[in-house]
Amino acid sequence: MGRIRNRPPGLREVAQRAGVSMMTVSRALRGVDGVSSATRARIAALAADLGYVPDGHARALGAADSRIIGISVPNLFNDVFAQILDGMRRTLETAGYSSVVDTTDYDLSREQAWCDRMAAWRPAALVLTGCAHAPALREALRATGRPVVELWDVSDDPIDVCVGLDHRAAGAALAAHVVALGHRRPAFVGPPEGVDPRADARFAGIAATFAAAGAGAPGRVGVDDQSAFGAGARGMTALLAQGPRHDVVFFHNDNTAFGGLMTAEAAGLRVPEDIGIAGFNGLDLTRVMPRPLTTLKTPRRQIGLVAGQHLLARLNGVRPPARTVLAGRLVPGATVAPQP
Amino acid sequence: MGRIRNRPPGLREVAQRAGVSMMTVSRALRGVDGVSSATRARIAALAADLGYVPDGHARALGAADSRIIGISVPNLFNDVFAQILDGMRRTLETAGYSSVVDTTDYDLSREQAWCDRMAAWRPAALVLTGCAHAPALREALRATGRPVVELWDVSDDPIDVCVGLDHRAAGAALAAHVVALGHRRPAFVGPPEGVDPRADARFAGIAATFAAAGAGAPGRVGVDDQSAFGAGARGMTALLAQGPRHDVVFFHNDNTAFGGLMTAEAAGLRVPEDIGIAGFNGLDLTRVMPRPLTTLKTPRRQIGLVAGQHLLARLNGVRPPARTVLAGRLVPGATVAPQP
DNA sequence: CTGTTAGCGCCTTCAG
DNA sequence: CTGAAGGCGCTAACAG
Repeated sequence: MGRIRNRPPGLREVAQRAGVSMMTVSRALRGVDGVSSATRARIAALAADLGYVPDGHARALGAADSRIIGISVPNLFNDVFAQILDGMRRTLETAGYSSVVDTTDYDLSREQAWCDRMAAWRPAALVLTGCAHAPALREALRATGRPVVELWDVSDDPIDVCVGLDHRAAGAALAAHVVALGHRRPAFVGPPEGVDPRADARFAGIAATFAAAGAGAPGRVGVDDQSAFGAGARGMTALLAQGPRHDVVFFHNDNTAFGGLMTAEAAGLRVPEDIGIAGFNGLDLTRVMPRPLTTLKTPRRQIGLVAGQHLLARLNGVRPPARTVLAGRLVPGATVAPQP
Repeated sequence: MGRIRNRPPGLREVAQRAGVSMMTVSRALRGVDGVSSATRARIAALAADLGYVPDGHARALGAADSRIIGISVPNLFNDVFAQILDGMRRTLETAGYSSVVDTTDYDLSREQAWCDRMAAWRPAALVLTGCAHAPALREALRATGRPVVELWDVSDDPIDVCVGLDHRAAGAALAAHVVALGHRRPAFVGPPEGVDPRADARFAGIAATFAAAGAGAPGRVGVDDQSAFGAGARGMTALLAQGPRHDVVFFHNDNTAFGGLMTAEAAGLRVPEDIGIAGFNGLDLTRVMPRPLTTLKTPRRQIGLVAGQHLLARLNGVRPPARTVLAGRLVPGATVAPQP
């Protein structure tokens, strides 16, 4: 009692008390075979009540394999990435991996800088958001041959493995619903072009669908703050200033759509009669709104789960499919109605 | 060109090419003095174009000091912790620390289990949410003498250092505003008692304030899902089923308050005329609502910043105040109005 | 200002 | 089934 900042017990201490070599303890505790079950049990008990915790750094050095996984997402101010992370992290944690998370704020150079710093931990794998990265980073990661999972978006030529949504198709599916309701004068509020490739892909899907219906391209309004409700409000204000040019507004996510909806109503417009509003993601918020938001529900949790499983498989030498596309689900809601 | 998965260059390689000893390189790169600025520059340039990245694990072993910080929060499904984290993480990252984040879902035994696993990384410091922890964990952490920051809540007897809000006082301040408007029949919707100590503290502050005004204790409705809008909706539904017993409902956060507000209005009640609604946190959402929510804005970002700075100071041997209380700010909003 | 020596705690490899 | 030797990449502590 009263150990005064003794360093934590190591393999050596456990070995001495057990009267065996360090190697036997190491093998016993790792579950490697080559230890009689009697000694194994004795050692396990001893280790437990000594409070032995293997040193991850020493292990990483010795085994050249670190049990650290680096995960990079744009931000956490939106349930989207929080939910993806949640689904994945539990899987990895259970398997004994710790994750170091970073947020890039949609800045590819920050993503790259982080990966460089991350290299210090010799991570077992890296998880990145999206399939667009600094070219140098792509090459470097591919060259290492380590597992890399790209999340949320998919591509035909992933660095290693990707799990996500086809955002262009999702945008198109949502737009098809709106087109079928008779709308032909769309607008789009989201991040400026070039900032968020997923938003751009959805925009492209929406535009193509309207074009196919003989309508013009959606007017696009760029707003800065990705996550904020206020950004949606500002976007709608900008649109309203243009006069009644549009009959439906697509927002790049539900939060901004909500902000836009509130602003439209505050300006005296009726939704969906005077103007339709569509969001994206199908967050919980959209269901408690007085009129449920017209949106497309994304399989965020499932993406996280599948990504976690594929990553584990990959770490265990099994090669998962290079490209896994999960489907979104249209939520018709009540903020876009048939045009008279 | 075409290096085939060569292991990354180490101190040795840099040293050989520079024609100096490993120690000189080590010192040069760490900015420790005892190296002429000429050699230092030469080494720095060489290291840079070799793409040398020091191995964090080896450093941790050699220096007995890991540059990893463990951070535990209840969840990320709510801007609250995401914003606190954001404020803190940048500070730490800039100083060269990597953070390993965990979510506990308000389960103290999970928090403890995570800390145990975390011990494998010999973290330089630990950051926990709140001041309530498994007793064994408290003792263990105190015994190590390592920096520990408790966030979001404060206590008179922190493990080491705490930075947060006085939740009881915050609840009382919000309630005082509501009492001043003439309300005397409050209800409270939040997690069941015992789940979230901060929610309990706010409830206590609200109850005490109403008691001082001669009113009875608020009826309390427990809802399970901490973050969801739907939880607030269910809470309000439960209250409505009790009949018109209350003239104001306090929700434990803005998200649930929003869900409750929508439900009340859907049930034909006018807010604030028929019933008042108060939230907590002052998230962005509350400002775009048709009537801004009556709430109390919490200094989340500031908590993160200050916590990060105090933590860095502590790591550098400076001892910050053991208890830093940051103030919230009442946002009167428009969902609680004077009683006639 | 620079180099040498001796580990940090564990794992891989090779002997018994 | 068990043990001994050597090294992972780096940094303290001590020489010069």
